[in-house]
Amino acid sequence: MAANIRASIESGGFGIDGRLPSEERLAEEHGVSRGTIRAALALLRANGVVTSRRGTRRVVLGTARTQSFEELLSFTAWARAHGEDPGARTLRVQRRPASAVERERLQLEPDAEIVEVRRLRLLGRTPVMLERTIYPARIGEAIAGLPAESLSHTAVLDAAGPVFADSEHMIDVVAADEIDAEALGCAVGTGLLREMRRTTDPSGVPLLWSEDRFLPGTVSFTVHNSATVTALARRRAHPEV
Amino acid sequence: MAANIRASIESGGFGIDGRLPSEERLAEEHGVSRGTIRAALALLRANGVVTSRRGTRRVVLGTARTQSFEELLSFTAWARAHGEDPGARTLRVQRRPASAVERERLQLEPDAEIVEVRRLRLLGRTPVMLERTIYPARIGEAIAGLPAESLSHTAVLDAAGPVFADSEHMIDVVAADEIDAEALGCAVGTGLLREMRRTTDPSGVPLLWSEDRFLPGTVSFTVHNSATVTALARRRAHPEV
DNA sequence: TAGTGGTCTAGACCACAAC
DNA sequence: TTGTGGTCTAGACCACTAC
Repeated sequence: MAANIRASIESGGFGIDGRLPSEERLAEEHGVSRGTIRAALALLRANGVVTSRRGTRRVVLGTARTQSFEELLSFTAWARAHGEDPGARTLRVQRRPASAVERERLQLEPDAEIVEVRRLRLLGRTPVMLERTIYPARIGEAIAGLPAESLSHTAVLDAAGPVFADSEHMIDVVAADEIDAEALGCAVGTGLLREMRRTTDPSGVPLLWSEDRFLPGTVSFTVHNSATVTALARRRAHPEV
Repeated sequence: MAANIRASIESGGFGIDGRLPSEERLAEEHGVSRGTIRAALALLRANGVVTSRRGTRRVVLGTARTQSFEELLSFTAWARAHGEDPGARTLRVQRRPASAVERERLQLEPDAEIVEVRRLRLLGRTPVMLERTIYPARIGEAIAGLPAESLSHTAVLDAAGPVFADSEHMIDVVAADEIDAEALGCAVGTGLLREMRRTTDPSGVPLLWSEDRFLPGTVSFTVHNSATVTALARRRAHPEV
């Protein structure tokens, strides 16, 4: 099975900069066809783990630097996966008619309602990010009744039914407004790292739209890309590397 | 051929939110095997153009939002592709021994030399970004002799031989230092959007390491990702969307 | 139950890199 | 020239969705 092959290659001691065996050889060793090996290698290449080039063996670039889809959706899941202690303080939950901009972001009809949630996110006791999320009312209902200290809204939604399939992220810098400044404890005008994203289900219907504003120096994003394919990861920022 | 199939689907009038024909049907229509169709669809899925889910037809998510590898490497290529007028002013070109950090970034031996280039990048007459790039001396030599107004160093390198295969990007916010402030015409401490990247050749050898600092509001990065794969794009920032 | 995409097989030929 | 990954074929069975 392709997934097993993938794992065996990923943890297999080929080392960084090492050359992998040929596809034919891998197929023999694992008792599968070359097509199966190629499916596994395609995933490794997409995640920046190995190179590929006609005429030469594949080379190991490094271990997987990307994160699961779940980790990119959920601050809680991401923090836990990295040994951090995620926290959340709900500042606002509101059900109301969608504005024109919001309707566009969620592809809603003119009279549609949304649920808006504003939460301060922490690592340990340190404020890190202010999150503003809007859901179509139908989706957001599962969220509206949660206690203010509850952590992963993503997990709640996941259990409620919706299937998260694709996300589109936009990353830039924005000056902190008064709301940001008060919640995050920074000065108005401080440059914050902003990530906006729309997440859709398998048929392309938006499930949520979120704008996260991170204090400088708390988080960075990494992306691997090649001529054919790329991948995204979110990381804690380190002093300098 | 898979590439043709891809193009025909991409420009084929299935519309946004439209369902694609089944793989078998597409194979018939184009006179190829299902495997070929799947190869083409895999690329479209990787770039966020279509969804895929077992049991249901594929759905069109939108037109390609990603850019070519070239556009992600070259500010000049990117700006031109978007109808902008790219400019550059070289502030510094220096050949010197690599520091410890620089050796790590380029995976160099202890006594290695580098070429460092610092350039102000413009769109029209407006300063947008300060770029600090280091190359292994062997690579950087092609750059060192160029006139200060020359635009695309990437194009020069490309013509000189090296093959750019993979890039690893890191995106965060950093406070402008005195050099940034003077070059970009902003205050010291202004939050700048920072992109650092290492670009390697097909065998994993680093060809360059670059740190770009963008004025706020000038550029943003977008990434599409799904459970299996993601993609990166750089865009001019628009007032609000 | 019928239709769909996901996985897999066992071949074939080609384009390119390295020797 | 040899070995490699890239592309393609013509099947097969399975897991899942929608009816």
